[in-house]
Amino acid sequence: MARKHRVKTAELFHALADETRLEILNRLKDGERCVCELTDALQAGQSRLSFHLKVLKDAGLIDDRPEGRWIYYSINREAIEHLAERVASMKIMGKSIRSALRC
Amino acid sequence: MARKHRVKTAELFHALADETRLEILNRLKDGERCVCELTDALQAGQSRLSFHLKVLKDAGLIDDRPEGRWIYYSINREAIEHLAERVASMKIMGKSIRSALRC
DNA sequence: TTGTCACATCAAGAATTATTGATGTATGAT
DNA sequence: ATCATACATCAATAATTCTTGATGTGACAA
Repeated sequence: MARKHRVKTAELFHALADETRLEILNRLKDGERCVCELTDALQAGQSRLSFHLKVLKDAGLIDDRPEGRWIYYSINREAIEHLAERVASMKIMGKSIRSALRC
Repeated sequence: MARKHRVKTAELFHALADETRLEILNRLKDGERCVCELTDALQAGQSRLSFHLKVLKDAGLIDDRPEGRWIYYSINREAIEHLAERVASMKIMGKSIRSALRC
């Protein structure tokens, strides 16, 4: 269980551990975008973008919305918020030790 | 400059994108530890631990303090806090667009 | 000095991840 | 029906990352 949590956390960070994907997220901060807009903006091939979008989507960091021929991607704010909390919690000392140190 | 920032951010996330390293950080939450304590706790070979500790240290997420034959590693709380803020900022919409949408 | 402990570093191979170009699928226009 | 567009997926290769065992280094003890 702690194990599963770690696997999921590692997957999330891995999705963020890539320049292309960070740039995608940066573009999506301004609102949803379709793949073709991102290929233009990032000067990247279509299959490459598709690959990275899939990594981000599998990690739950972005959502997609099909509309006609296009698929619009957008940031999943909840996932980001949740992750920020998870990061912040990494610096908090465990309760058991905290009370032990009080002696 | 935006480029350099992305590279550094990707490095940080990459350091966190590994189960072993997440477990190391989890152990360090309770206070500083030497490598031998971590090898015991994580059931991992010494060179493997050394490798992962270096990744974390190069990313600035942990600090080390030599003492005699031992080297004690500890979490760099500032780095974690800073990262949490950076993550949280990933969901914030750009000012220019925000005002445009107001029309 | 010699030996041992705690750790870093290196080199080789294994495993994973990313890129590219080709192909597949659904949508919509003619 | 035919064609073009927007995208996903696949297969092959390239690049990166991880693991392992061996070797190197400094601290301390005998």
